Amino acid sequence: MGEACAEVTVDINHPFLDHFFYYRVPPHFPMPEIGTRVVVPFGHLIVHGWIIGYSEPPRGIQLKEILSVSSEPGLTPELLKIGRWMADYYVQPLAEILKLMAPPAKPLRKVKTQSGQNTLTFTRPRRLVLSREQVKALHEIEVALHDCCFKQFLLHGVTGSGKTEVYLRAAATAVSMNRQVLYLVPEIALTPQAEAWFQSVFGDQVAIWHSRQGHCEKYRIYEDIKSGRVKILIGPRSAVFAPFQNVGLIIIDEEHDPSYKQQEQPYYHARDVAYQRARYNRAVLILGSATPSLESFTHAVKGHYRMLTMQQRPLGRELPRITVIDLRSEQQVGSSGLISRYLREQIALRLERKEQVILFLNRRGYAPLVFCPECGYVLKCKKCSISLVYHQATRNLQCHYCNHKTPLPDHCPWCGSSKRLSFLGMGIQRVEQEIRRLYPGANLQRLDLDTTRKRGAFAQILGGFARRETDILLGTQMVAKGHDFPWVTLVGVLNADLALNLPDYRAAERTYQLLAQVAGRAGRGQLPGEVVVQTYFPEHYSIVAACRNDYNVFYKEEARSREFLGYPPFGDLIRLRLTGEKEQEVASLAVALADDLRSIFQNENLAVLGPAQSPVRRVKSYYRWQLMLKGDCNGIRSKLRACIQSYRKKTSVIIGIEVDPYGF
DNA sequence: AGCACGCCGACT
DNA sequence: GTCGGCGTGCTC
Repeated sequence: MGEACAEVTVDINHPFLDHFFYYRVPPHFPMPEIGTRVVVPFGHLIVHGWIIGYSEPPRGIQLKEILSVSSEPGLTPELLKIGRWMADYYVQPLAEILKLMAPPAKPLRKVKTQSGQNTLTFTRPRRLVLSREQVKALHEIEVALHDCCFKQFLLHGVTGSGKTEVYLRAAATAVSMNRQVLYLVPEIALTPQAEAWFQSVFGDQVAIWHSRQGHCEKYRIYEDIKSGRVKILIGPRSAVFAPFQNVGLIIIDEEHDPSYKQQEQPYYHARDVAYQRARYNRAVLILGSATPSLESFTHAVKGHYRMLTMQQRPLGRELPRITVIDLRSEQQVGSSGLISRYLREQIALRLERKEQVILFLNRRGYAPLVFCPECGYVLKCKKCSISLVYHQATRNLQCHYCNHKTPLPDHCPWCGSSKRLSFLGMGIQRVEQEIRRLYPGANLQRLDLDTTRKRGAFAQILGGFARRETDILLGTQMVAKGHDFPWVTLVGVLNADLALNLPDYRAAERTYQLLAQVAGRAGRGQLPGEVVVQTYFPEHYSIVAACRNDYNVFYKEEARSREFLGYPPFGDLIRLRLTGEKEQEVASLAVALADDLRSIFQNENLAVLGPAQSPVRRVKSYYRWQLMLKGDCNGIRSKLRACIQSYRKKTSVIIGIEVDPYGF
């Protein structure tokens, strides 16, 4: 005589509410579908929740009734299923995951539609004749699309080999089969140019989907998707949850880019989610990159993904020549600090010829270290264990962790000396100053987080460069991403080692990717390109391989070391981070937790590493300790979740779980 | 999250 | 004797 009742997850972000509650559907209600948004009484509260299933409740609990079905749109069974997978795989509360997926709520008032805010035109000559490699890649993708089976491709194409053209034509095939296309890019800033490419083929069937859109605009697009008007959706990581019902093709451009990994809870990776969506929908997934992630390339090598390779630039265009400058020989560096004599001459040459230059330095601010010349005291953030960075434009000191800003003091805060504080090291603003001094006639534009904070500034700076109003573009890693400037004939990498020395097992991979990507910006037009790479470590394999433009050499070396160390993709990694105000409390809890986990997992193929202080030990006044699980993490997740839950119950220390962590 | 219940100090 | 401190514990 049991009766199926609704399983409801409530919209409260609390680790102990990480399970569903049973509710009766009132007799006069039509049975709501799974995925429906509902309003329920919860304790003394009235909260929103999701119906995630129906089942017979155990005896002995007094059930309450669902109050009403919410006006907010629900989730498709597909997204709910993927949400359950995510909650399990990433060891996160389901409610936290479903929040990411929630379609926009219907706006109260109807707002007039705005369109055509695309101020810049990204012209891109489409090549009517495909290269042999493009034809082959496209053919395989089209066959897979027509088969309507799940299939995954890694499109490994050197910069400038014409991946975009392959994407556009594959998308056309999918659309002709009346299926939807999802196109992911690493950053919101890259959506307008992708939109322009797709619009030139698909007109108003294209839309953009990202978290910074207003609710009204988003709801409009949501309706356009449901009505079938929008077939192609472009967006960053979060667009992987687009409310599509019939995806036939998912493309992840620049699939290696770390932006696809969410760096805060619930720490998901858009590539993993896209894989699940493609599989559910029997869709085709294309991962595209000139510098694939180790994960994807390894899958392709093992035959789990189909590898498509495009090694030639169409029209026989040459890859740029690469010159390595060893910064260890002092005469190279000279007086200017970070620009070698050779690079200086090459820049002058391009300016003379009215060609364009891109310079790359992956360090924000003016100087990364400020100290007192009297006592040697280094200025640090009050809330984080990290040095403050001097910013010239605002004349203040910034913490790049908590973003706290203070004016540059005129006395040493330690010894009180009134001697001027000294700057150590080169940030991009200091290089900017140096280049303006060296080339007073040149038009220089800086492209970094600080110059692009204003809305539209990113497109404006790149637009000016595309129109050749700017001679030199000096930027952080922003300049490395997917731009196409035919008049750039010189790319200078001012310090190739910066990414290499980060405490991250991905440091070498990151270095290779940045170098190869930024080098790919040179020589994209008729004129041949040159790249100058400055480094203190020219022997390092990721620098050697990037300079020879040889991904396979890099991969072989990197894969060998990862395999030896048991790091991804040859072993799984889960980081547990403990955060609290009292370091003693955090540390002793970390030790206890590590011991417990070691005994829980003693029969598993899994090592518990640590605990240890996090590389940045204190952030925003909170101390951080961490431990790592390394090995085979399949089948341990429910035990891990239960263990962490029991710890959360007895402490105020925050315990975060990060599956497949990035960074250190 | 929110708010009950619950067991020990200074107030009308 | 009561008001109230915020330490555990529960929410279908």
